[in-house]
Amino acid sequence: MDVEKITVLLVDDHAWVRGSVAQALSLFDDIEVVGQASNGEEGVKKAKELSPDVVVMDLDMPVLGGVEATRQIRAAVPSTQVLVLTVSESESDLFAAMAAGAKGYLLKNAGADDLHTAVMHISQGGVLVSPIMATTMLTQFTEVETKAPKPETGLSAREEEVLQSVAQGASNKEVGAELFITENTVKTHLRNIMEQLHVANRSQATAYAVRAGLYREPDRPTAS
Amino acid sequence: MDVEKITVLLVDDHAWVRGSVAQALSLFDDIEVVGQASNGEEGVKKAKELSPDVVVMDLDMPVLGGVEATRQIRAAVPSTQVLVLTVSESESDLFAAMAAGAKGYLLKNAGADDLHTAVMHISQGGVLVSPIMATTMLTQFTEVETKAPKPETGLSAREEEVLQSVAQGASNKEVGAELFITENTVKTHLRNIMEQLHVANRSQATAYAVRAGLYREPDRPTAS
DNA sequence: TGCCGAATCACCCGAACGGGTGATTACCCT
DNA sequence: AGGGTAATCACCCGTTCGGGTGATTCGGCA
Repeated sequence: MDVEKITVLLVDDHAWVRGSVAQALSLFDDIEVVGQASNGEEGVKKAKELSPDVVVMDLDMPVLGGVEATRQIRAAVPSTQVLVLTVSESESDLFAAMAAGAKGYLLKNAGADDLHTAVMHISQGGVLVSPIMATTMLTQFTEVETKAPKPETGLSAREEEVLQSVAQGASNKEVGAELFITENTVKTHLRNIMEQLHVANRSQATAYAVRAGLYREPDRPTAS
Repeated sequence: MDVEKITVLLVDDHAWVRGSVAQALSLFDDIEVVGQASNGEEGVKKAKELSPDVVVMDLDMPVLGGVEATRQIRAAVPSTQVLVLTVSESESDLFAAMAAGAKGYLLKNAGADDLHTAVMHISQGGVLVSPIMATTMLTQFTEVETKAPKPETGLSAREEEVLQSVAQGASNKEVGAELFITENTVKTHLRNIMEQLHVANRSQATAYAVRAGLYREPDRPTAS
């Protein structure tokens, strides 16, 4: 049945990392490394032309970061799954990567067997997270799931007010006018909000707010 | 370094299931089944006295269900991790189990290798979910809602595609990359979109798109 | 055949945004 | 009294957005 090998694209700005990963994967005859890229941009390009089963992606890269590269690959080549392989134990990196569509998050101290298992699992549609990061993720996950009653955002009261305004399409200046604060303050709040929500811009923040029901029901969009 | 075997407690109301699981795990010399229980209550009791590394837990059991048993075990013996092994592909079962503190969710069609991998992974503090259930979990995790009715926007097909990308937080450049058009074209489309929707900026366009359910399925390939 | 809408792209320009750094005030909790 | 956090504001800088104008291609349709 598995006459076909799982095809893998490596994306990492350090050549020796790609080399060692490639070597590790070469130990297994059900995986084949079909390409490599040294930055996110190149990674996206190659993912599009190669359509590999799995992309092993670093996060910290020049030109185009791993998170954004992941997002673009997931959007452009849905059949390709992304496994993040990084040194970062940062919670925000984990969330950013998963939110961008990554299906796995492995730390670089993982062994060849771990890597193999992860690639195979993910190629079959699974998700997989390093044990160290797992607790973090599960904690957040269960927290999010447990809190049903009120839309608990983890944001402060003031931040929620700002987000509400933003989600209504207000500019920073308009939000400030509404809440009687400076545009500078609005920007500071918004930066903190985006960080806490693990989103990259105000559109994603808006999408979050609308989905979370954090908006006052004002305008009813009517496509005439 | 693994002189110590991973100790496992099996909890399932069907004796033959416990038997086959025990047999499957006996294939690996780094795991030892140290006990069995035929219902949740008994499972909690044995978990307390045995303090196994991992409890392989069924969900559908008499006397005391697997979810509640999991909760009690997690509360009483924090060092013991719980791996749910069930036939249920129900989303609510998955979430209930994870919320109760389970660290893994495997379907009973999993092979011996899968089971072994899962037990080892979980004993090391990892989380693991069956590929089939993974999509469900990840979907929730990334907060994507499922709506049925088709949106009526009045926009052209191409414009809807642009709006979808925008609503995901993509920049004009990124939208262009996804749709294989230049940033200039994206801007033109977006201007037309905003005009037709009577909105002033991309945040309002995003809010409209989210409310209209004009999202893009993150990935719904094989829900088999 | 000629018109029209959809889709594509190009420039230009001022306004807004995103990100980084740093700072002050106020209040709660220990 | 000290530590932590929330809220407030400032300045700088490069990128992105929003808007205006104009142009080409292609297909359908009158």
